[in-house]
Parts: sequence; structure tokens; C-alpha cells
Amino acid sequence: MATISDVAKLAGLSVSTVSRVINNSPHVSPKKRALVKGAMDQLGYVPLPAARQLRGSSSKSLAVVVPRIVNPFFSYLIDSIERTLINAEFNTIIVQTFGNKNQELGALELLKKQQVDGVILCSIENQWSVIKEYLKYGKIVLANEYLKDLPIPMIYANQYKGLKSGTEYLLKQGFSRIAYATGRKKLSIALLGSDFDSDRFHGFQDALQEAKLSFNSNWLFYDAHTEEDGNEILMEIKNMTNKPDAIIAGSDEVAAGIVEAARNNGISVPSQLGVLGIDDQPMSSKLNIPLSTIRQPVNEMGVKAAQLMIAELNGDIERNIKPLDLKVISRNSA
Amino acid sequence: MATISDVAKLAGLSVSTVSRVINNSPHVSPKKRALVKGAMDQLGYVPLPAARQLRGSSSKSLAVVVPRIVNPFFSYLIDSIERTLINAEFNTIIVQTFGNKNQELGALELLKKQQVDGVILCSIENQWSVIKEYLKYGKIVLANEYLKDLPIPMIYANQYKGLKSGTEYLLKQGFSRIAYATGRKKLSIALLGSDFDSDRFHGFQDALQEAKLSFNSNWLFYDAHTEEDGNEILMEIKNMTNKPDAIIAGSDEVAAGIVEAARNNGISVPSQLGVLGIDDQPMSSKLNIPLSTIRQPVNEMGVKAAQLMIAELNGDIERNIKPLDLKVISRNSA
DNA sequence: ATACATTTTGGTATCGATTTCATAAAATTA
DNA sequence: TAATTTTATGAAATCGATACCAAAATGTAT
Repeated sequence: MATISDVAKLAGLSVSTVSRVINNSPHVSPKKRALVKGAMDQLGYVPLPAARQLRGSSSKSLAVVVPRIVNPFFSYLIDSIERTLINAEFNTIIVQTFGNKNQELGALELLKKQQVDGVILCSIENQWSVIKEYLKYGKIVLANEYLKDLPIPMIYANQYKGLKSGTEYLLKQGFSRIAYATGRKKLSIALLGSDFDSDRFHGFQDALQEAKLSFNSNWLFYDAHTEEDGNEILMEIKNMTNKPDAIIAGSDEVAAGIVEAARNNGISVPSQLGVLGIDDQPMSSKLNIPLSTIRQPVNEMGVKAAQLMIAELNGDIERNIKPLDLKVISRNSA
Repeated sequence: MATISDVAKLAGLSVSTVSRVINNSPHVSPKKRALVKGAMDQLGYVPLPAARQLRGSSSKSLAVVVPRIVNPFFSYLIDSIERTLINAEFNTIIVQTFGNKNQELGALELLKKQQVDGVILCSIENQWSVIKEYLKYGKIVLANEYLKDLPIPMIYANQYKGLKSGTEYLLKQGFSRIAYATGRKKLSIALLGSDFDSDRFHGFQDALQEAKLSFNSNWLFYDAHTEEDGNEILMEIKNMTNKPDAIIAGSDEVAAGIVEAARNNGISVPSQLGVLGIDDQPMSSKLNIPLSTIRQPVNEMGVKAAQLMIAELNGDIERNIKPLDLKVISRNSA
């Protein structure tokens, strides 16, 4: 590998001059500049980032942390983040946590190790108290997730409003006995204050309340993530004596699982069971029964997350970030 | 940020000793070792990779290059590669090319810049002649793609056999006028020798030939990647006087687009047009008309690609890598 | 022509780690 | 006990780049 001194030697100049050319600083005569460029080309020279970094230059890289990229919600989110960052000449380092706390910490350690200038968290595995320690070392932006009163930029969709509209949509369609499936574990929903999924749940509850309907807590399903979880939920419903007539699933995947199992069990959707998804994934419109769903503003969220990070790195602290709106998409499942 | 000398100072020892503890080399007394560890903890010290790298240590990182992660085929491929690499304690750096030659070059430049020890290419945008120059700087493994006579490990599925079986499947179902859609651009398929997609095409042709059927070159569609491309293909077919009775699409996405457009145009699948996809993406089984398709061994391919790379880095050159088999999945579209 | 300012260039300390070499201390052997 | 080997520790060179400072070259004003 050619180094800066190789280039200097070949050009018959000092490393200082070569460095000036690399960083196109002024005070280099056109003649020498050409000489250096020639030598660089001839040797296929590229400055070693490790060496530059050691001298304190920024990495021009950002980490984007997601649970898994095979989840289309996250792959599309990354897609829009990365496209935005490319324009600002930042590299994107995608970190999958696979739901593992330590993987997330690993991403944050990148800040300490100066591998990245900032981290965009699209999900949170660790406690804020441990995450906040890393603010010493770089910028952190929250996308998609939302925790109260944090001193960092957050961009998220208004889940409360989204779920309220979604519920109202179901009510308008004539459903009144509405079940609710969440990705949360059983305990947390009661305990947590105003966070991501309880926002959703409150929107749901408030819509019911305004319609003077009560919620049957037997119709609350926890820890639902996959299609298989959706299958199981349908089986539970099937075995109930007091059945709901519709369900809001925590994601389109779960919704798809519910619809699929319904078909296999001779339960007709939406006439016997309305199913409303959340996300609006690409496949949702092409299912056997196209899914009615609450669309997340994935693209806008990605773009905004990237912009917030860039602003943050430039020292422009943006306050009052408006939450984005979800949108009810009416198709055939509810 | 704490440095090695901060640790040394706090522990009352030299940086050499601290370095020995970090790299747990021998000849450090248990007493001092404990002292150093204590100081490291107290300061939250992490060695700076840039500095270590400058001294020639490996990055323990590998790049995986794909066109886009929103394509499920690639996100699942990455998923299995990364899971395998994690076990070998390698970091995975995902590089999206977005079909851009320069982005691919950027990934290869990572080798030169010693940011990664190797690159797993899951698609090829540049000529081999330019790629091979980077072999000087690190290892390159080809996954999914296949070029003849390259001096690097390649793992791919036997597209020839897969398409032959797929075509035979269609023939057995009673189709005989079979169209073919490829992702290739118009020119290349004629020119290129035995590469990825012409392998597919040859498998298709040979199956036809063995059945004593000829191929109508009007039924060859180029440059098909997206669902929209699939829509357009159907419109073209609809306007033909001499229509095919089935089509093999280059991917499930294209197939889904064809099926969708068929429904919108009152063409019934499979009775009027059989549609056979390639890939078997997660959504394929859940479409309105579940897709018959040729499944790619994505997971095995990812695992094997990662293993090949690890072997390569260890200096174990693996020859005679067996191509993996595709498998025809019979559902409702053909 | 002289003095002074400005542009161009080179020498070298520095970033944070590793590693070689020298030296000191401890352990082993004769 | 002396000689020798082994173990433990530190000093300093080094990796490849940047940046400060000094020196040389050039330009401008008097």
C-alpha cells in the first residue's frame, strides 16, 4: 500500500505539500499540485482513514440501528435514511441488534471508538440511563421510537392519533367489539407511562370511550410480532365464547397471520372478523384479502431523521419537531 | 476520551504494560494486571481502533455488497451472512450499491483503506477487470453471482438446473407456449457466455428443446425488475396476437406484477396465463393467487458465503464448491 | 536597490496504540 | 554463592497522516 511519503518521494516533494494537495488547502503552486496528483494516480494512492482519524478528523460515518433488516418497515426506513445521508456525503453503517441489548451497546461503542460521528436509533433495547452515557462521545437521534423528556432530537409518528383514527374507522365500518394486539410484553403496558405503544393503546382506548364503548381486557393480546403470532391469536379468538368482531394488529405481519388463519378456519374476513393492520408494508396491498391498515410515514421519518442528525452535527439544535401523521388505508380486511 | 497513557498513569505503570494487558500477552504479574484492569474500568477505556489499525492490526470487519436491502432476497441473504459472521466475531458492514457502479467501487476501496478484511459481493456492477485489482488488498468472495474462471471463491445456485426444472414443471402442467422475462438489458443476453442469467436462459431453452418445442423470441422480455415492469409485461402480452400461455418471470416481484395486472385486465391465472416466479419471497405464498415459483437457497447461500470468506481469510482455499439447488414450489399461479 | 509582505515549501512533533530492545528483578542451576 | 535463565517492566521507535513553525522564494512598495 502506497503511503503519503511514497507519493512525496515520487513527486520529489515533502509530505507536507502532498498533504496540502490531499486536503486542497491553499498555498500550493499549480505546478507542484499537478506533480502530486500525478504521483497519487500513478500509485493508486488513497489516504488511510485510520491515520487521518488519529489526527482527529471526523469519520463522516453514521450508524443506523434497527432490530432486523428483514423487517420491511426497517429496511425501508434505512433506505430513506441512507439516501438522505448519501447526499450529505455521510457513510451509513447499518447495525442490526437482532433484539439483543449488547448489539445495541456495540453500536453506541462505535461513538466511543470514533468509528461514527452519530447514531440514529430506530429502536431501543437498553435503558435510557445507559444510553445517555454515550452522549459524551457523539450525537444520538431517535427515530420511530419515542421516550418522554429526552434531551435529544426525536422524530416519530403520532401513534396516539393514528390509532384513534384507525379505531374510529373501524367503528364507522360498524365494528364495535374491537380486540387489540400489541408487540409489548404483558407487564409493561400497564406500567409504562406515555411511550410508544401505550400511546397507541391510549388512542385506541380514547376512541372507544368517546363512542361510549368499553374494552374487554380478554381481547388484549401481548407479545405479537410475527405471522405465527397472528395465527395463534386467531385460534384464541376462535375458541372464545365472547368473541370480538374486529381486531387491530400491532403490525401488518401479525394482521396477515390473523387473516391467513381465519381463512384456514373458515372465518370470513371482514364480515365475521375485521382486521386492521399497522405499517402498510409493500405486501399488504397484494394479499389474498388486501389489508386495511394504518400507514406509517416511513419515508418522511427516514428523511427527517437523517436531516435531524445532520443538523445536530452542525450544531443546529432543532426544537419542536412535529410528529408525523399516520393514515388509515381502507382496503378489504376491515 | 481516555487513552492508553491515561490508563497507564492511573495505574502507575507504563503504557507497555497496559498494552500487554489489553492484548493479554504473557509476562505480566497478576498484581499489575489487576491494577491495569481496574484503571481501565474506572476510565471506561476502550482502545481506539484507528490507532491499532495504524500498527497493522486487522479490522475484523467484512463488507457485504448488495443492490438494495429493501429487496427481500438480499435482506434475507444478508441476514444469514451476518448471523454466520457474528459467530466468527466479524463485524458486518452492509453496502448498498443502489445499482451504482461507483458505490460498488466504494465498497472495494474499503479494502484499500483497510477498513475491511474482505468483501462479499452479492451482485456485480463493474467489470471483473476492475474488480480484480482489489485482490491485492484483501479477499473477495462472490455470492449469488457467478462468472466463469475466476480465481476467487464463488457460491451460487445452479440456475441452469433450476430453470430447467421450472420449465419442465410448466410443461408437465400442460403449458407449451412459454414466455421468459429477464432482468438483463437487451444486448447482453446474446453476447454473454456462461454467466448468471444466460445460465438461467439456457436451462429454459434446453428444457424446451428436449420437449421439441421452439421458443418465440417475441416472448422474451428484458430489463424486468419491479412490479411495474411486471404490469407492463402483461400489457404487452395482452396486445399480442400470438400469445404465450405461460411466463417465467425473473423474480417474484415481476411475477406478482404480472399476476396483479392480469387480474385487473380480466385475464385469469393460471388458466389463461401461467406465471412462474423465481426466489420464493416471503410474500409469495400470501398473494391473492399464491405464486408458484422457483425457490432460491438463500439461507444456505448466505451461510456458505460467510464460511468461504472466513476460510479464505484463514488461508484455507476451498476448491470445488458445489452449486446449490433451486427448488420448484408448486402453488396456484402455474 | 532595500525593506517588507506574501506565497510556497519543508522539517518535525503529534495523534494512540504496538513492538522491539534494554534493563531490572526473580527464579533456577551449577 | 556465583552464574545463568526466565520473567517482569519501561523507554522509545514506529505506523500514516496533519498542522504548526521556520525557512526559502517570490512579489510589492518605497
